Amino acid sequence: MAAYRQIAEHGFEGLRTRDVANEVGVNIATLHYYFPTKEALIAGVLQHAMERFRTTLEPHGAPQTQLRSYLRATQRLLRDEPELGAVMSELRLRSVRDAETRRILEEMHGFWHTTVRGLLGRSAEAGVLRQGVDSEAAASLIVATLGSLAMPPSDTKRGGQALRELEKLLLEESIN
Amino acid sequence: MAAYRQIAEHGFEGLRTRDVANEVGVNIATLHYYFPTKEALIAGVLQHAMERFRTTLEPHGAPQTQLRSYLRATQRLLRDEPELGAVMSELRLRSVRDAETRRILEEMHGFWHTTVRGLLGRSAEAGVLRQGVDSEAAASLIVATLGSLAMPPSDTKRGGQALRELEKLLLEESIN
Amino acid sequence: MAAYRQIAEHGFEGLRTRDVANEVGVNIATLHYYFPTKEALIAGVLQHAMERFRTTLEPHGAPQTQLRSYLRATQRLLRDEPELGAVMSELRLRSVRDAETRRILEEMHGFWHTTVRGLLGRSAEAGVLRQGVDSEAAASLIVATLGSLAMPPSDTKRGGQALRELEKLLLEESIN
Amino acid sequence: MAAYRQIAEHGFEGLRTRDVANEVGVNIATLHYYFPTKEALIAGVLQHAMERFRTTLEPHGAPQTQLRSYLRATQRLLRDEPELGAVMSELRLRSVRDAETRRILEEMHGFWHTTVRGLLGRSAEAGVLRQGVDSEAAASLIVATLGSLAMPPSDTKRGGQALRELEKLLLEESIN
DNA sequence: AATGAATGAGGGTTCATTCAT
DNA sequence: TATGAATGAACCCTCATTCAT
Repeated sequence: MAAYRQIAEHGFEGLRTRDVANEVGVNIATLHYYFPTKEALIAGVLQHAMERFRTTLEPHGAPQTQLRSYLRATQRLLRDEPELGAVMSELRLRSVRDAETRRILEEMHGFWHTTVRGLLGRSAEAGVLRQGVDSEAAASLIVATLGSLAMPPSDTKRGGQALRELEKLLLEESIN
Repeated sequence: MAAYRQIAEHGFEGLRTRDVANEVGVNIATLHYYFPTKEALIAGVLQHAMERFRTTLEPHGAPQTQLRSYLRATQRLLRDEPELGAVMSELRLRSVRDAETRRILEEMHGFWHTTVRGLLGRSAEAGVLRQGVDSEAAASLIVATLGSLAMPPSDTKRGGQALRELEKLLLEESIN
Repeated sequence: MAAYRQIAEHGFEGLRTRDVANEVGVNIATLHYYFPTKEALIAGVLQHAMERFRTTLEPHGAPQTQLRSYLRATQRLLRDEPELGAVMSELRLRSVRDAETRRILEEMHGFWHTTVRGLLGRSAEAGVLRQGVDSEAAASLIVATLGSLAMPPSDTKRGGQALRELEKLLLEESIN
Repeated sequence: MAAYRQIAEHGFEGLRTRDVANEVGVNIATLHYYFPTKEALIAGVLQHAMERFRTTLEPHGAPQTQLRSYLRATQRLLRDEPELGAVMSELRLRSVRDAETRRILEEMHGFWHTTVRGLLGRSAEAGVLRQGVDSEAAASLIVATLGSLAMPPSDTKRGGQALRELEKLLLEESIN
């Protein structure tokens, strides 16, 4: 459903079923025929957005290559489809109040985290990871940064973890 | 105006002037007397939120100490006042559509970036920064990560910069 | 058409062609194929309801026996088919606004009244009717009471007639 | 609230908040200011209708006089305010599906029944009631007939009681 | 004879805003 | 300053009906 452009353009706050129907060129009632409720429409948008991210993973090559290409692909995706970033922001925000959205978004984050951690772990075994880097923490950092590219709302725990790792990476002394 | 709790709780989408007036205990008409329009009310909220961040900078001590305490203070602020993070998310999102909000937010981000870059530069001069770290890029990374704590709707350019730096930090080979 | 159960259950106010179609297990379009309009569907229901009442008359035996069995049969019908009573209420109410419904209902009432009056008259001739009872007025009373079983929206004229007869029956002095 | 004329004219099925507002000459939003919901509006109508019936009781004079004047007053009320009868029908019908409406209507019927039975009882003591009339059953008959003047939906038990009493009154032989 | 898809015309309700007091 | 009352503009959703297949 390409009518998620409306969300990218006006946000959930400005999402009007009438406008969506108009953009698609059908009657509102027709829209309701496919999405009985506004909630259902949003669910459709959510599905569509998630779908876009499933394309960024290429499961072949050395782990560091995979990791790099994964990050790059995501970056490219968000650059080429700016709507996607906008929609993700909206969804993230919505997730604060809507349990179902939150569930799906967290599921995706979990998947990202696991994947990245795995790649980092295998990179370490291959000896290409900087000494002393904790793949758990680093994965958090990466996912957080990835998140900062495409959207918001703060997971305080992992965020803190990421911040500390950041310091450690940048500043030589690490009394902490 | 403590009626920005409403935004923290229900978001801009759920912001109802009536509810704000009720929470304060006055008539809607009275609220409109002070904030002639909903836009004006939101502007008030924006001001209030910005105010909260001005407290995190302590301009004394070694640069690396300042940097660290800055990051920690921000982190603490967001932990202790979760509403602030929520409101920031909403504002960030709103900034996509609203020029004035965007202006103020970008102004703040610029200020953060400049400040952090300065501290990193002076850290480098003091020889406490890891070899080869570019203070410009690193500042971007930090601000982005900071942003990911208080949630943002993607700044693609700076975000990309940050991602590249990230790789460089983590993976020894950096053919890029 | 057994889909007049919907009316018994939800009333005309709650009658939805879609629900009727669903209950029958066909598509709405199919329903419209048989009943081009909602009005037509209701007409069908009206026919069906009228049909049910035609069974209560048994034209043999002494007049008082016939009368009694007539009243009893009607009572039994309404007891055994509560839906019928419900639908009758709805129809009665509808008749206030809809001329065709009113015509059919009044036709039925007229038929009842004539029948009952005839039976009463022949009862009087047979000397089994209480002295001074006017078969016209009494017929009204009976039909009204019968109506109160299957519920009506007031026929002021006949109703008044019935009430006066009632007083006369109950109170000995009848100065009126 | 005289906007219950709409119900008298179009029934609950045809009750449109917009029409009511128009008839009163105010904006729909204004109507919603006083009656937050359509349900509330109907409740208001119910109250108003009940009010109209409280005027028919004159508590002085001999019981048979009171009874007679009571019946006459009700009859007159319904004749002079045909809207009232129409609204009562609608309410009666609505009571089948709506518990609150049912409660209030039954309360009123109970009150009528009690009152009439009391008057009949005292008439009997005064020796002005026809021999063998049971005030309980007669009260049922009267209330039912009263009901048939102003509205519908059949209380099968009391209705049956009334019917039997009817026969007894009209036909001398009462083998039953 | 039957159906999935589409539609127009509302219907109840909400909300920021205004006005008279 | 403060408020109760009023309003216009929308918004989501429903429903009988039609149309192409």
